[in-house]
Formats: sequence, C-alpha cells, structure tokens
Amino acid sequence: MGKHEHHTPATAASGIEEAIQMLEGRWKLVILFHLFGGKLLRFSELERAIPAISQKMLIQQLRQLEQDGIIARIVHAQVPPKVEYHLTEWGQSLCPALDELLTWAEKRPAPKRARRPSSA
Amino acid sequence: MGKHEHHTPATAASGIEEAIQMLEGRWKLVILFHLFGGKLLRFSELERAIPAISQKMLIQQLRQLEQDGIIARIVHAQVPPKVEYHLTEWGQSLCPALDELLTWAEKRPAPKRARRPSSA
DNA sequence: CTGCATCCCCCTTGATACTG
DNA sequence: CAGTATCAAGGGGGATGCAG
Repeated sequence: MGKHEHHTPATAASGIEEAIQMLEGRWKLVILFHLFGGKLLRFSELERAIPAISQKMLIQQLRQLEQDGIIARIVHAQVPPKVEYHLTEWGQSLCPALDELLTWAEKRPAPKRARRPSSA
Repeated sequence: MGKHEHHTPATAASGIEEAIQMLEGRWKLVILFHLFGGKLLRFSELERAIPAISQKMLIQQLRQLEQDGIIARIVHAQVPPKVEYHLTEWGQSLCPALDELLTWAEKRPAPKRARRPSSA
C-alpha cells in the first residue's frame, strides 16, 4: 500500500513544509522549470532565460537548490569559467508533484484577486 | 491523458507559483492539515492546536486562505462569538497534490543539513 | 564568465496590548 | 471568544561593485 500510511497534522506538515521550503521564494520554481527535462544550462543561459532575476538571486537560489540536492553543478576547469546546472534524479522526480499542484491550481473556482501585495 | 498538455517554463511556473504562494509561509500548511478531512474547527481550537502561532498570524493566514478560496468561515451570531473554519471543496482537493509532494520529500537521498539559517 | 560582498529597502513575522 | 492595533525585529530581495 502506501509508503506512508498516516500522519498527524503536525507530522505531515513537517514533511511537506520542508519540501515547500525548498521550492519557496520567487525564483526557485522558475529556475526548476527551465531545467526540467534533463536540460543542461550554463549560468549565463539561465540569466538570459530569466531576465528579471538578479545575479545575486540566481546564484543564491541555485546554491540552495544544489544544497537541497535538487540540482547539481558541473564546473568545467576552463579559462573562461563554464558552469552548468542540471536537475538531479530526485529533482526530476519533482515533476509529478508539481504537475499535481498545477492541476489543482487550475481547478480554482473563482479567483477574485491576487492578495499578495508584494507582487506589485 | 493530461488535462494540460505542455507548458513553457515560464507559463507552468506562473501557474504553480500562484499555487505555491497560497501555501507559502510558516503556518498555512499546518493550518490546512488540521482542517483536512472536513474537520470544522473554531478559532480557539486552532489556536490550541498550534500553540506556536500568534493570534495575529493565525488570523492573517486564515484570512488569506479564505480569500484564496481554500478555506471558509462560518460565523455564528452568538453572544460569545463563535467562528468555525473548514476547507472548501477545492481546499480538500489539495490533499492529493500535497501527498505527492510529501512522497517526493520522503524520497530525498541524503539530507546533509538544513541550509536555511545560513548556519553553514 | 562565474561568483561573492556590501549597502539598502521594506515586507513578513512576531510580541504585546486592547476592543466588540 | 474572536479579532484588531501598534511597534519592533529579521530577513528576503534588489542594485552595484569587485574578484578569480
């Protein structure tokens, strides 16, 4: 049957909160989606792919994603530095969950208005 | 098969980011889990169930969840105020997605260390 | 090219006290 | 009991400059 049978509210929340934290923030998901499908992208390619993000944020998020084992870094020992990023196996396995979440989001009945003031 | 075939990175991210935003924060998920299963809880019951949260945060998160259509409020016109919270249909339908996410989280290979507090 | 450091803003969260 | 007001603190995120 299930690999995890039953959780108390607190227990289940802990596990998921951890997961959500890894995806939290304004950029994680964007980065991840650009990497889905096993794509291998350079730092500069990601920068170009996500113009709105600052270098600082890109690196910061990349680092966290890497530390969380979701993405991996390939450093080429070259004169002009070349670093490539790609999803780990585990990172790729995030896709179904995200897809479920997207499906859920699309089921939303009546989105009155966004209420996160920060998005302005 | 899929109800939504393909998304560009940016497109898919937009949809999911919206979803994630609704669940973001330290308390949303905790609250939600306490409500899963169609439970009907009073404000004070939630307070007791989540001792670590402040009234302000509890109400704030509750309001956002309500505004996002994930939970609903029942106000009883009584002398000692009585307000109950419960998940909406849509809110309940979040469960599978969260479960997927939890499953993913549990597949994590080697959780070296938490990296949030920049304690490293 | 890739990555880090610093300064700065302000949103989020939190503690406490007050009100209907 | 349910909800609000206020003030303070922490940290995420942006801009810019510097370094390997």
